[in-house]
Amino acid sequence: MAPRKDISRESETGTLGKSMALLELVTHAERPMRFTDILALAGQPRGTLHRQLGHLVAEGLLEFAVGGLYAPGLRLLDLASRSWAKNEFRLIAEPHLRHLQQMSGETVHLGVLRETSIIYLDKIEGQQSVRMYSQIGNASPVYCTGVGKVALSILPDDALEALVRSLSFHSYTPQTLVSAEALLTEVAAIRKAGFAFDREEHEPGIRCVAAPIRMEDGSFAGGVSITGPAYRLTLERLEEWAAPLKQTAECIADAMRVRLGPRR
Amino acid sequence: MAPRKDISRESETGTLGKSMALLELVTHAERPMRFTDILALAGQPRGTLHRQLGHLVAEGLLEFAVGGLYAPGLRLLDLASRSWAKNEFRLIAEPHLRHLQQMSGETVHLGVLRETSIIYLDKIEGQQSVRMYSQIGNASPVYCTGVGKVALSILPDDALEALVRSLSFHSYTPQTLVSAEALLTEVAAIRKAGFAFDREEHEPGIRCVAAPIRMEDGSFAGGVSITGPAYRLTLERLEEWAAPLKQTAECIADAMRVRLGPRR
DNA sequence: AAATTGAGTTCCAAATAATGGAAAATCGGG
DNA sequence: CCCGATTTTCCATTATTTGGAACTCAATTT
Repeated sequence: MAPRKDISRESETGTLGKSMALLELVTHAERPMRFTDILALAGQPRGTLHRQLGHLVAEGLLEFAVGGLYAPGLRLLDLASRSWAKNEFRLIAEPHLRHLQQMSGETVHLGVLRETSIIYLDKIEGQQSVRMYSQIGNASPVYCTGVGKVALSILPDDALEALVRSLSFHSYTPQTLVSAEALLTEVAAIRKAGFAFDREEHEPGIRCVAAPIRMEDGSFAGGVSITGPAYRLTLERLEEWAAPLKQTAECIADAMRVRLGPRR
Repeated sequence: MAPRKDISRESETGTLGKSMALLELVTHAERPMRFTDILALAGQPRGTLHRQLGHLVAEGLLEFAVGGLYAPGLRLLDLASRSWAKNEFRLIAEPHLRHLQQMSGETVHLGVLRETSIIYLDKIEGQQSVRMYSQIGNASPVYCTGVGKVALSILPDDALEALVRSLSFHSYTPQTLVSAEALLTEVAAIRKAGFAFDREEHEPGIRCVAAPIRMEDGSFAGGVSITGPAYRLTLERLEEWAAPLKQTAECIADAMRVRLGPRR
């Protein structure tokens, strides 16, 4: 009923690709940008750039504030909010995340691998509500987060190799793994253990333990983690959660298979 | 230094516009869609549609799941998360929202008017964390939310008239205002009072009180609100918060002027 | 087993939209 | 009120998109 070819990394995305590159540029900037700032970075002729920005503004993807400043548009929020709310993987995982949160009392994350980053799909906190969006949706490095490392650990060797070679490492903390070799060694260890630690590798004072969620067809790679402050969470304590975490991850994978398999 | 013409509703957005319409179509759907489903709704020839979808997938704006199903892509989350995190208006308002939350103990919302909807930019809850994204970023109707109605109340007459005439009303609850006339009457009353109630007009059992945040140049319209369950919040109780709410809204507006005025 | 149906994918000449260099309009400050 | 910096408009050229039809593949029917 449904033929499937290799759609992936093929060819160009034409005009859309150019627009998205521009959108990304503005969205990644620290602050709203002036036309000239963008011109310098975008490497396109004035006329072209001006029209492209005009289109992005007209579509609500960018905002054109007083003073001639371009900033990310709010339509992005609406689009994202909708896609998040209906994301099947997240919906399936949610009750399991809640369960983990209650068991541990700490913050639980759900993330998936996209390109060379981890995107957090959900986050369940214990106490005070506080900032959420600041994590959900965030693209974080694979090589220094628990979820990232477990995601790597379930990739086939060739994909893992290719991905790791393409990374550029940044030393967020003294513990961050900053070489392909160190990372590959760590991944080998994680494959054996079936779970990973984040030993304050991304943020000082923050530790976590993570387990992979794997589909045998390799159609996707993600993970769950339990995160908290180092003063409260020793590695021993985290390790106690490894077993239930692995089990929960397996439950989520099972639930996915049920959902995706039969009823398509 | 910065010329400013009326950029608005002018002309087309060419190829980008078509792509966005398609993205919106898939994002608004209840569930992932098959090619044929989209074909029926998009009103475009097969070949064209196929290439456009391919581009959207290649850009990560859509996902192409097994079984040939198209679903919203995760890149949207990343883009939105970034734009939210840096949104100046939200950053400025946040401490004030927190203050309101503490004063009332109830949930506080911040929203702005975009086109004919309210987009929630932030939400601060009292107790249990629970779902956040399910509100932030959501586009909600103007005519039956506190923030929506106060936003309308600060529009110039002609803009108000035009916007209200273009609305299509849906009766969410028995209390929902479902005619342009009723809404305009309500707005007139809100203009006098300087604040608005939501008397279970959007969700049964949910009330709120809202105040407008206004820039005299009309460059934007938004508001703050305090929301909670009807059994706990009588209109009298809500009215007690009207004064501090109005004051806070004014503080936010002042802070905006400081930020936008001098330092551009 | 062969034929048919329904769904998705590919192709390419014609139509449309994007490009980009340069000129014109506009703002802010001295 | 004029100057220099910045943004916006213009339009002939060029590149991309368009869309009808043909093709592929898998599942269902004859």
